[in-house]
Amino acid sequence: MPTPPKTSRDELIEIACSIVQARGADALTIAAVAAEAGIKGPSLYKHFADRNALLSAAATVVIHRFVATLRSETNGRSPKQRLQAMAASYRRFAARSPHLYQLMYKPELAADPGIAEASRLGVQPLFEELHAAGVPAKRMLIVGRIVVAYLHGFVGMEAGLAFRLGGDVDLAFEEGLRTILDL
Amino acid sequence: MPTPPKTSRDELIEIACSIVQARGADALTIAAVAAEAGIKGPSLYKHFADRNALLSAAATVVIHRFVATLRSETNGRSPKQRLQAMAASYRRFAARSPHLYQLMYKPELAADPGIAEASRLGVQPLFEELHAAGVPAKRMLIVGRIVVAYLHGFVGMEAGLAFRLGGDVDLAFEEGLRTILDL
DNA sequence: ACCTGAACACCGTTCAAGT
DNA sequence: ACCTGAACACCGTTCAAGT
Repeated sequence: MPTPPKTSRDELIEIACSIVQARGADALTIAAVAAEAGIKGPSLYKHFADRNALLSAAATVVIHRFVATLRSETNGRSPKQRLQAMAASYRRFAARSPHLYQLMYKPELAADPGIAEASRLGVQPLFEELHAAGVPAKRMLIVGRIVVAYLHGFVGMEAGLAFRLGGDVDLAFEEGLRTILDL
Repeated sequence: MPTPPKTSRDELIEIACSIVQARGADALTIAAVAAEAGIKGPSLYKHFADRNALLSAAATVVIHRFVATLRSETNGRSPKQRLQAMAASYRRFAARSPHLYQLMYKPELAADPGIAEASRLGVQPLFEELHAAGVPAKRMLIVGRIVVAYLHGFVGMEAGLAFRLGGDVDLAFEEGLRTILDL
């Protein structure tokens, strides 16, 4: 005798995202997610294989939204201005939603095919802007990696409470970016 | 009636380091550490306030060893060669001991005073080499931040299984570093 | 087809009791 | 002074049973 579903896979993912955003991945417990969906813990396993599968699904959604935000905020007259706007958007997202940012880069989730696919897709906007800025195809991978490393490292240091020796952190960000984009 | 101690604070820290190195911070359970020290879980609380205190103590030790490794491997004829050697040493440490590297930058440990102090001390070698390479004092903080962000970001991307689109990752690392050091 | 209660092994942590 | 056993609340996960 079928019983009507009290929740859905999508709703559970949405709940997972909101918990991670508000309180971090460690706060995402099966019981907490289930409670917010109006079900009991064990029922969640009808929708996801385990906690990690739910976390991966949430991370995949977050990556797509992050990339959409990046795209929508990449504005500017010149290619370089657009790249700077994209970098600022990247840093802003990490500053506003540090837990969501960390979720996307969780090492134990990197093997998930959905995340790998989303990541591959997510680099495209950067490649397009670098192309518009005159970076030749054969140098794209190298330059892209350098830019991504710099952005990821900078926001990572900020999230980890490094950079607390005073001084103008914004200025350092801008100057480092400018140097790298002069490649 | 005093009983002779079966272990010591230092031994527990050492055990914690070896567990994290081999299996990551998640594998560091109170029971696992205690078992390896020949005591029971609850006894560990005579030496550390809680799991986080043990983790912080281990991270502090790791930072000091990391910086010592960096210093010992910073060799080269010219200042720029020495900086490149230091960067290579940084990347090598993270590649060989990814779990220890991640431990040093765990966000929830950043507030620990021992870690903050060790980090402040740990940046000194970089500052010295940048000074030798001609970076003026007023630009030291900016340049240092850019270099650290780049190094941290690059090894972070490598640890997170990013950079799997093929191509020469070593070359990208070298080229990015060269660009930044031309500041 | 989906949900639940009960159960299991495993966490971190506390505390009274042992020596 | 340090260690232990027992206990607690809380994890993720499994499974037989309910509808």
